Amino acid sequence: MTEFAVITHLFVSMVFLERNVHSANLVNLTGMKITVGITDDQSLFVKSLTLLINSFEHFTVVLQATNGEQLLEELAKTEPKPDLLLMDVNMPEKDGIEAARIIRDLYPQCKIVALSVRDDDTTVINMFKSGCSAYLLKDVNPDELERALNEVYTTGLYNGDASNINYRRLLKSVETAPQITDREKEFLLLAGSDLTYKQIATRMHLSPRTIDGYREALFEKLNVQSRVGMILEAVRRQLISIN
Amino acid sequence: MTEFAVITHLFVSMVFLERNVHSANLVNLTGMKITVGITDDQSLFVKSLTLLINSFEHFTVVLQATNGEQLLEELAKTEPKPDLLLMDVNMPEKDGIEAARIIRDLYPQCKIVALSVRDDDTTVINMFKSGCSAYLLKDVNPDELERALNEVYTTGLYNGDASNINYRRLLKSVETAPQITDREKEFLLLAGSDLTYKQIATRMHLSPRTIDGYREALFEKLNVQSRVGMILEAVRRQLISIN
DNA sequence: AATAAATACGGGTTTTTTCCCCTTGCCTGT
DNA sequence: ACAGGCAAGGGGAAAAAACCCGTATTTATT
Repeated sequence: MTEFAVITHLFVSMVFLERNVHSANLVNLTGMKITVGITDDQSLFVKSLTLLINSFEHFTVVLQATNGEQLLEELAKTEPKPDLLLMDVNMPEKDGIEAARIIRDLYPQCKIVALSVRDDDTTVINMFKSGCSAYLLKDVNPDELERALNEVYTTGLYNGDASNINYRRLLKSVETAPQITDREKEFLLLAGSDLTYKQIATRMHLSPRTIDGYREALFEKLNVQSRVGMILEAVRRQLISIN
Repeated sequence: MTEFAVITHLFVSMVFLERNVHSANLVNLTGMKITVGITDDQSLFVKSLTLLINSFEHFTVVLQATNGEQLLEELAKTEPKPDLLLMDVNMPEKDGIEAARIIRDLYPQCKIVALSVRDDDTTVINMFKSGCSAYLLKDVNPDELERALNEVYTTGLYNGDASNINYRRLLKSVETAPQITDREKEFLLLAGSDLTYKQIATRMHLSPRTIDGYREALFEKLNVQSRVGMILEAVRRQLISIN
């Protein structure tokens, strides 16, 4: 999916939002339940959410996993494939973004609904780029979750409302957000530890001056003035994680 | 609760663990359900966990909240008080540790079961100090959760098993863990932002030298060599949070 | 073919951090 | 009453981080 397609997608989303178009419930005409897979690193959440979704009129949970890797394994042996995949963004082993990308290519019939604690612009963008159809925050109420699942199944898209993701702000940040490169992420990973830049240079087989270049670029891109600020901002944007 | 009492508590826990004593199910002799309150910052988790716990034979959820402040409000108007309170440790407004302390004093009849993503020694210790009766990780399976709730209700204590908190390691860390003072935490809060020590000194109305003293003390206590390391370790130990 | 962006490197300067060494007073628990 | 922890302050020096000035090559996009 290109950058342009994402923006288009979001524009379409906004139009839906503004016209207040709510598709009629086309589900359950056949009496068949819509099948759902759940992936989250907290197994207790997976299991309790399963009960909640099974309590929805048209839905049944057919797959559970606690990380991206496991999700792909389960997905391979699940037949037929689930209609919807509800997945957490930050998981160990294989995170939501990677997993979504693979699923989009392998099983395009499965619509992906991202579920996250964090209303972080770049993460949302990355999830949409990786092929997810909706992005919900974990503080949605069950009613809205059900509405979202319904709408993603019928229209292939869901926008949330004022209480959820702010697509307008998002769209703005897509245009202005600078990209962080792979090499910069490698650097960030090492910068987010108890090492000096000189030590980082050695580990990356680079000169200290090159490292300083990355630092400078990232200060600019993340809009910070110190290494501590850089690391904290990187953690907030899910570029790295503490551990 | 004194440090000694905590250690004693943990010792008792370990003895229970080692003897593999499982109390007979004394619950439900009267046919009454055990009442449970749930607090977690993710409302979706609260609502789905409610379904799970209501599906347990002897339990019924009578209170829901999404932060410590709200929990206390709800608790004030709930009558009779819930037998058990399942609560997250890290929440906005009022975190699990503060909330637990207040509840222990105001409503000692409510047994507190802490629920957290993080197996962090000092946090576990602090929760026990604040009066919680059990500490479960969020990756417990429903069976173990039910067993834990039963055991806390009947014996006032639960230890988890190998898959959960490692009490042996915990006990060791209680003995060796240095205490971080309030003033040091204040400093950490500011150090965990895009400020220089000089700026922090101004904000805390202290001389830069004094700030340097805090820095030095914390490097020692947290066993790190740099400001970045200090902040990351502080985040890991839940002394501060990124935001 | 040209522009842009990512990658890599160099020298020099200033500011900040880190690391030693130190004193004083105040409060709390034993 | 006194030990120990805490708050507050300090000098001097070395190391690291941050901020300037640049250059060159490759790769992708237009």
